[in-house]
Amino acid sequence: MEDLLNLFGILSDKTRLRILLLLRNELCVCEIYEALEMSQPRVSRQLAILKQARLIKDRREGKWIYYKIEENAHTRYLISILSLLPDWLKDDPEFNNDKAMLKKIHVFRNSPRNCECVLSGGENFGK
Amino acid sequence: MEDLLNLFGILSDKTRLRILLLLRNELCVCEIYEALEMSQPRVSRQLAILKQARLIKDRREGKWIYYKIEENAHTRYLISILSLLPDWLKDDPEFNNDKAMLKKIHVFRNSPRNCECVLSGGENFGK
DNA sequence: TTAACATATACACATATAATTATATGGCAA
DNA sequence: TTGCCATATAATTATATGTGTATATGTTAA
Repeated sequence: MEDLLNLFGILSDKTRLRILLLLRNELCVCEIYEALEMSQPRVSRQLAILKQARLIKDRREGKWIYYKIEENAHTRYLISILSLLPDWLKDDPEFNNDKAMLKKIHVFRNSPRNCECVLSGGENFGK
Repeated sequence: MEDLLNLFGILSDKTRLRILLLLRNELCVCEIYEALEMSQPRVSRQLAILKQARLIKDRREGKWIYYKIEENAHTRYLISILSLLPDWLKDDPEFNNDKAMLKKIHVFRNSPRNCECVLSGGENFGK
């Protein structure tokens, strides 16, 4: 039961929930905080919490660190619940905006591996 | 998304989760706090929170107040998630003990409507 | 109306947790 | 090695939340 309570605690924070909803695809940190329009430390801090809870795993590739949801017995409950949410949130403005932002970031960059922070530049990137 | 975050927050507290797992059947307050072996104010306080969140409703019958999970559009998510839990928790000692305690309470009493606190008496009631 | 019972609420305390700001770490390229 | 970039962490502050103890509310029966 403790695992389950911890999971619900994890999911009860908006920052973490929005991160997890994005992390069904592997993303680097800057993609996450730009899509969510949050500060880097804020996102990093919650990623650390998710990692310590063994819900996500990271992989370094040069300067970038990529995160994604871990798939194992321990994350079975997370994945089950998370799979329900896109339907429940299909009309939620924030959820849809996050997805749209991520898409724009990927379209703007030639490659998903080009991780320079496109939003800080600003001119060519409409919100 | 706010509703969902609130729901996860509700579910992240052990007292509330255990209450909700019992409340799929209508129960009065003393049945709940006896089954969970918790103080009456502790259970009442969490029931008040669940009620304010519009997840449960109460019904007075004489001196007793009965609670159960409300079934409406607003509790759709709660009910979906809650329906997964008996399977996930089927080997959880606390969950199984809560169910067993409730059963003993009902067996001990002639009628579920006889709500005198059977545990405070003690002699005839084995844990 | 008084006593007994079931439940709710207030207060005080302790604890947990999130955000911002500032700084540290670690990798890469010149 | 130096400087830059991506990310992580620490310190501080503010806020939220759960519990126990004590007390209040409301119902019934004598």
